[in-house]
Amino acid sequence: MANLQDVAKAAGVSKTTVSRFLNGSLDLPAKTAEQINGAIRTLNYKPNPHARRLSLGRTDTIGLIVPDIATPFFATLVAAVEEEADARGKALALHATLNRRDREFSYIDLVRQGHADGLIFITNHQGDPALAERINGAGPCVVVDEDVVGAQVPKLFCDNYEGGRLAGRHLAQAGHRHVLFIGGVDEMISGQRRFGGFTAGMAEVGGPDCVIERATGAYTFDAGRAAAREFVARPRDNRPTAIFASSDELVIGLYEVLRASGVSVPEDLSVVGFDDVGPLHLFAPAVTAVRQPVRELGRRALCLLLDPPAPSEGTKLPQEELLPVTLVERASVGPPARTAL
Amino acid sequence: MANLQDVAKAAGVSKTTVSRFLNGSLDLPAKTAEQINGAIRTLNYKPNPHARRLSLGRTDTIGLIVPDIATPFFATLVAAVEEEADARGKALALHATLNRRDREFSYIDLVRQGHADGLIFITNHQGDPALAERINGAGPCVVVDEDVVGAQVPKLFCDNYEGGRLAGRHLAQAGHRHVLFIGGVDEMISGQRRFGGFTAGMAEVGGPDCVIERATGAYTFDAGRAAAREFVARPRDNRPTAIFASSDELVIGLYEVLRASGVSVPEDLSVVGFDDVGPLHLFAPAVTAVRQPVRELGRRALCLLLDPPAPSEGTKLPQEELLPVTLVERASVGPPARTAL
DNA sequence: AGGTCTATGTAAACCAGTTTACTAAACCGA
DNA sequence: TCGGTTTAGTAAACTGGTTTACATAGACCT
Repeated sequence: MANLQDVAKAAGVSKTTVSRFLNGSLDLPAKTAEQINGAIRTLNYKPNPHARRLSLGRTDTIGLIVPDIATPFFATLVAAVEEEADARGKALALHATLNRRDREFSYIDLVRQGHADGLIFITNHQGDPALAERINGAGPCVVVDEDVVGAQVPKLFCDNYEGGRLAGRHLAQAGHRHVLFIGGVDEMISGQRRFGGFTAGMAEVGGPDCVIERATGAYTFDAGRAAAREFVARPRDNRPTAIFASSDELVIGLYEVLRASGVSVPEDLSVVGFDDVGPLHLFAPAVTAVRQPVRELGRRALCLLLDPPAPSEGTKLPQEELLPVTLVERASVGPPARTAL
Repeated sequence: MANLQDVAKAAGVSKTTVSRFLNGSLDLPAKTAEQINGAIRTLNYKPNPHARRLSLGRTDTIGLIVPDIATPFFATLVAAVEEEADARGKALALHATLNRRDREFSYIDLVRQGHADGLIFITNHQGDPALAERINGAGPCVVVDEDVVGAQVPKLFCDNYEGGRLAGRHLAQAGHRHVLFIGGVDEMISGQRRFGGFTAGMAEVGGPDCVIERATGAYTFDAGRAAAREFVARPRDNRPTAIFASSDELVIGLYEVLRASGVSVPEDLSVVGFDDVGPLHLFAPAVTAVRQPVRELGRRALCLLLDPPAPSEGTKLPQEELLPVTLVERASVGPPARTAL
């Protein structure tokens, strides 16, 4: 591979001249410029990125830390970040934590160790002061999708409260007064907010006497299955008439067990989902769900990282940004079943 | 950040000593070793990766080029590659081509430009001599999932022919003799092989008189929808009784339109899918499909790249490796419908 | 006593850029 | 023709590691 020196020699100038010319810190007469450009073309010169990074002290790489890449939600998010990164000439270093705290911790050091200029950090964990502290010492970072309480960095979420509220109002409007909320480990802010919005939405439409049960659990297939099995095991006259499953995975696990148990949706039970990234419209029946703007979440995350909002006076960090959600009505919600009391 | 020089000073030795000690090219007495380790700890020294890469002339990064990250198939593949890369201490530079030829071309240069040590290249395109040539000049590379004819590099596919054969035998065993194959642009080897295996499998079980139609098209939702609309538009007495849709996306597009058109599966029409990465078991009805070993594909791809098989005599490049597929039987295949002739 | 071997290290070159500080020559006005 | 300002560059230091080739001290041998 040709290097700067070779180009300089071929063009009959010094390597400083070539470097400064290429970086725009030196204007050259047309003749010299053409000599340099010619040399670059004939030698097929490409700057060595590592020499460049060593010299400049930056990496033009951003680290993207997600719990898992294979789930539709994160896959879509990663795709959106990659697209935006590519458009801005940044490379992407992708890392999956598989929700293991030790991996989260070690990947946070990516910036300090010089592997990346900034971090987009996504966790599925409950909050943890040690994690927040680590993030605060990590260098440029944004926290996306799930809050890390105490992290003093820009944060970007979808409007979980409003999403819960939309689901609550929708179920209450369909006549439900006894419902089950699945998901959201207590310490996960997204779950708290979805649940908070959900109870608020139910109350707005259904009045104060609604009964809202809650099955906490992570956003996993298994938690969905477990909640469904618990539901199925209950006596028919004491079941909720609708379930709000607060992630795609929960819906899928739930659907699996409901189908296997012969519970028909929406005749026996109404279901509302959350995320709406997977092909929920093809399930039987098509799932009514709150849709997260996942691609926008990814795009915006990179913007927040690269062009951090100026901390104007009056606003104090962490600045939190909420992206709007929408309710997509399909076929999994109907009026409450009459229980054979 | 502390650098080697700082560590050396703190330990009272030269930076050569520290470097060689850390890289194992110098044995030191316990006392000196402890001084160095102590200095590293107290200074929290981390080697600068760019200096390291510049000096060593390698990047410890591998480039992963996929058509799209957000689809379940590629997302799962990416996750598997990332996992294996992490286990081997390699970083991953992820790039999506969106099936655009110019992007494919420019990302192939990643190695030559020094951004990566090797490439895992995946395209959804039909073959193209120019692409093959570019790959041949690209440096270490493996081609995965879809063939690029003429590329002289290790190749890794799932056993598309056997997958098609399994689907063909299965449908023929269910009694079908007039079937439709969807997918596979002519120039895509995977489609050719799936189709070849499919016709062979049908013939093995159903004899030589089977009628096999083919709707070519890319592996997209839209191609699935288009094929389904064509199917629905045909007179009932001249329709195939089963469809083999050769990707998840095709199945999804197909199902969408079939459902909207009131065609019931498997009563009116049997369906077999391919890939089986998405939650096909929750569709209505659950889709019988040929399952690709996607994670294994990703893992193995990285192995082939980092530990290329020694070209033993007699075997000539490109060495092609096939991973086995399985048929997952669910509810979308039944006996052929009696057409109201 | 002199030679050799081993253990313990080191100086300096090298990777390929960027950047600071500087200069030689040309040009321009008075 | 002197002084000042552009123009068109450049030498050398710097980023932080790795590596080659060499040095020194002490032990051991004869």
